[in-house]
Amino acid sequence: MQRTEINLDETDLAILRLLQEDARMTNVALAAKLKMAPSAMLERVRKLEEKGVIRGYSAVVNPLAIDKDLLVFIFIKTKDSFADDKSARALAAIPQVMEVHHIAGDDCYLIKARLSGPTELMELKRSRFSKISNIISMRTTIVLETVKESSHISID
Amino acid sequence: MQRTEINLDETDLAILRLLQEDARMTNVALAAKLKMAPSAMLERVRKLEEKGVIRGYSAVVNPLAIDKDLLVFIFIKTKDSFADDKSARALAAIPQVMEVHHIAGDDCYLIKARLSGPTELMELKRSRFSKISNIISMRTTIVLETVKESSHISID
DNA sequence: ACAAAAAACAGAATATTATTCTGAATATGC
DNA sequence: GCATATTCAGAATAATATTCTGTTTTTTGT
Repeated sequence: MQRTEINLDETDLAILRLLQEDARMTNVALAAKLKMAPSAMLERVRKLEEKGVIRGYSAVVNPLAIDKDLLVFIFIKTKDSFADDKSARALAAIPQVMEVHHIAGDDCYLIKARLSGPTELMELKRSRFSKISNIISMRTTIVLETVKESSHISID
Repeated sequence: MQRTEINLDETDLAILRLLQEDARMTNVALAAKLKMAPSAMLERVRKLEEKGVIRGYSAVVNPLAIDKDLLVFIFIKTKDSFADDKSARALAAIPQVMEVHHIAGDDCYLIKARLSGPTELMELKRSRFSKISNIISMRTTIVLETVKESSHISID
């Protein structure tokens, strides 16, 4: 199966940069910035969406405003190397879990979760993590302060 | 200094949920979903922005489409416990660095970076990290596969 | 290099949406 | 309970999104 060819030019990259900065920028504003007609811009943006270059658009919410004070990273060592897809999916299904990465090293996962506080963390461990069978060990790291947190990818 | 009171009702939370899902949803669609007039909705969204509950809006870009294949987490141990704000800011200033967290443990930072490949990682280490004086040790963890990666905060 | 095909684009027309304003309804403070 | 502030809806208008058409530019095959 041949994936649809993705070839982005400078204009596309500029669009991505601008929409990463402000996804709610109007199409005309976007077109004006790049000196194009709105109709042409719309066509490009749609293609970027169709090709899956743009996955979606998201509001960035201040976690403190909704009482999600606690950010944690959890390292999980598992028994099986590849047969643990179920575990990974089980972790990914937890709403408070924002990221699940399979990392290099002996069958490790790194997960990032945002919670209201230590109580919710303990509840989560009891109700969800305990059900995953092939976990060998788990190390929880608590974030004291976030200096930078951006979902923007640097686009050269 | 007293921070402006933030009190969000169920409607606000619903708005946040919807805008996290699709930040480019039109104001009328948003209003329709929550059975409100567009003008009232606009007023609420603006207040959420003013109060800093909504930090902004961002397009979610597929990293593979722009040749950012390598995701890494780097643990950094530093000498000083608090005097290393400069280091943290130096790290945060690197475009490829998406997150910088001060984590619990002996003066540790956890940073997340997205890069084109191992070559860029080495270049970064040589050109940027080497200039930070109070680094004691550094451990780089490479992500093999990302099962879940979302910037959405679960809103109860 | 050349013609054919495809893609990208601009301009105009129309549909839809954003925004503002005003007054009513609702909640809040004292 | 009254005054004040907040939230909201409806209507009018400004701005934007979207579609369509034809042109220009780029790509492709030979």
